[in-house]
Amino acid sequence: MPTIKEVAERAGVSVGTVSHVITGSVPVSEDLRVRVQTAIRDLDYHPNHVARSLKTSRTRTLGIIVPDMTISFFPQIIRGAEFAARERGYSLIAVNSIESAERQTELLSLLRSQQVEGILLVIAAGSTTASEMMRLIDAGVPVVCLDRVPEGVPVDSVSVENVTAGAMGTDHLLQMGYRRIAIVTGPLDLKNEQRRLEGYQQSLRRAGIALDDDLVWQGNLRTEDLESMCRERLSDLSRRPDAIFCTNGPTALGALRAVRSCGLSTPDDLAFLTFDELTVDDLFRPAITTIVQPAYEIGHKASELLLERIEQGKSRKDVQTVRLPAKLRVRESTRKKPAHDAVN
Amino acid sequence: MPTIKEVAERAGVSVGTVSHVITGSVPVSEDLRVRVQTAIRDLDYHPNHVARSLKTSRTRTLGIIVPDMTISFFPQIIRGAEFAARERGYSLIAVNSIESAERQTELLSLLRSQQVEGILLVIAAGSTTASEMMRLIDAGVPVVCLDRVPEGVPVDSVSVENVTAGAMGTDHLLQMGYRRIAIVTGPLDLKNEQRRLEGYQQSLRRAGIALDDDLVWQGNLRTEDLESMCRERLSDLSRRPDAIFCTNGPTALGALRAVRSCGLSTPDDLAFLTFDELTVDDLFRPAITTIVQPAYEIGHKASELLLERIEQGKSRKDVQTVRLPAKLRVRESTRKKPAHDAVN
DNA sequence: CTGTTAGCGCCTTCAA
DNA sequence: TTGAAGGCGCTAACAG
Repeated sequence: MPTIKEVAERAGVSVGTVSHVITGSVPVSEDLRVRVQTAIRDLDYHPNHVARSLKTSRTRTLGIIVPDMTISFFPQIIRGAEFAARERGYSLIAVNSIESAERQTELLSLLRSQQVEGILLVIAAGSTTASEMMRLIDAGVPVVCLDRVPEGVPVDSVSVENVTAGAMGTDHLLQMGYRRIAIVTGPLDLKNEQRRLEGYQQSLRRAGIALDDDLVWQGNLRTEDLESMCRERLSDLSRRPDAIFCTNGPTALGALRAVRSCGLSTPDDLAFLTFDELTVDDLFRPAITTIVQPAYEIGHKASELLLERIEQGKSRKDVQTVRLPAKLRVRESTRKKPAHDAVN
Repeated sequence: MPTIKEVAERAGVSVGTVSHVITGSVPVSEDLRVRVQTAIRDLDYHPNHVARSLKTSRTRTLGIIVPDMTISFFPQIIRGAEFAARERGYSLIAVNSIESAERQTELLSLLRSQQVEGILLVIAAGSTTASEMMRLIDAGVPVVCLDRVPEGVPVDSVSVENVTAGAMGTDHLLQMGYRRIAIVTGPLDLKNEQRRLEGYQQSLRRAGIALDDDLVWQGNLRTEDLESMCRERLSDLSRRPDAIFCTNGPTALGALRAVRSCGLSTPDDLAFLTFDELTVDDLFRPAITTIVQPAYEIGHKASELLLERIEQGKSRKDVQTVRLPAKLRVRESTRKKPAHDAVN
């Protein structure tokens, strides 16, 4: 790889002049500029960002940690974040924590070592993040949490309006005539899951329906576990719900498999509603009514927030909390409950 | 951020000693090592990779460019590549070219500026890559192409066994009793698509079936375009195929929509087979028989190849070409053709 | 407008 | 086993 010095020699100027034409910070005469640019092209010269960063102590790089980019929600977030970063001349390093707290700690350290100027973080499910996050913040590393927001840490965050979305889903089911609505959640130490459950409860309360603990099926994020749990629950005929509301994708897949392996189908035997799309396209059956999160926008907005923090320096002390609305995409799985069934 | 100097001061040793305990390259007495490590922890010190890289001219970082990480095939590749890199102490920067040649050029330049030690590249569909790739290779940047392999460039590559996979799919359709098999492809300047078509042709030839140009439906990667093309083709009753074989996911989605909007269904009216999974789970209908590419393995293997190149220096001059086998996942959309239909 | 030069933080001889 | 010092490639004063 050629260096700035070689470019300078070839163009017959000093390194300073080359630097000036590259950064554009200082005016350079037409003549020299052309010579420098020619030399750059001839040599296929690419400025060494590493050296530049060392000098300027600016990398113009952000990091983003997601649990698992093979879950379609996250790539969308990353794309949004990448785009926003790019708009401001930053690049983005994306890494997977595979839902592991240790890995997340490593990655945080790695990103800091790489001198990223800020970090977008979707915290791993099992991680006790509070103290770690405080260390980050105390160290002055700009951080924005996405999707999952940690408890009791004064950090910027962007996520969906979970309570509203939870209520929206439940309202929809009620409106379609369902009354015994089971909610299948992931681990409730994830605040998101809690909030969605809250929305569900609010909606039922508003409708004057008694909350039934028997209809809150708490699980985890492992599809297989959820399937067996739901199968067990569903096999108890007397207590079977008439609708199932899942608070996330992996959970929903488990629940839906359970529904099928119990010989049931949706919407004939029960209605089905979930957060997050389960298929790439709605031509597949059963077509599942879904609460769609604005994933791209979440990433984009988070990136913007982070860049604001970075460029405004440590001046802003207030914590920003952005909540974006979800959308309900109605499909067959929640069609109106037939009247004669409603008598049950 | 504390520097190595501050650590040295706090530990009461010289920076050299601190460096020695960090890198482990030179033995340090128990006593001093402990003092240094304590200081590192107290200060929450993270070695500055930027400075280290400048000195050692090694970043232990790879770059990967994919067209679009929201297409589920690519995150799997990235995960595989990331894992292999991590196994050898490297990290991975993943970026999207959004199928744009210009963007790809920018990203290549960006990655080089960031001093990645090697690049994994899934070339963008429209890009005239040859000369650009040659420049890269001439510059001594280790490169491995994944999935899509450029023509006439001596570069390592890892992809699926396209011809075999194409033949495998066609064989399966033949075996299930289908004879008028249309193949729906993306742009044929993508070698992958060509090869899959080749496999299809081989299979038909082996079966003694005449090739029919009318059954080769060349399209692009835009689902909408494919839908209208297929709709038009399907509406000509007399020439309607009894099976459709799609060579990639976006194409398949278009074709499948067309099938439906023509009032047809699979497998009742025609069989349907495609490269790449269309749904997250096979509980959705129609359940589509799929040729599944070993995406994770492709990424993993490519990463290994690249690291080999990097660590063996420029010594190895041979071009490595790895082809991994695809798997056929049989589902309903290609069930055996009823005998009375076969008379047609 | 152009050239010269001092570091950025770290690693690596080299000498002690 | 430890410390001192040079320099990686670049930018940003500063001097001319």
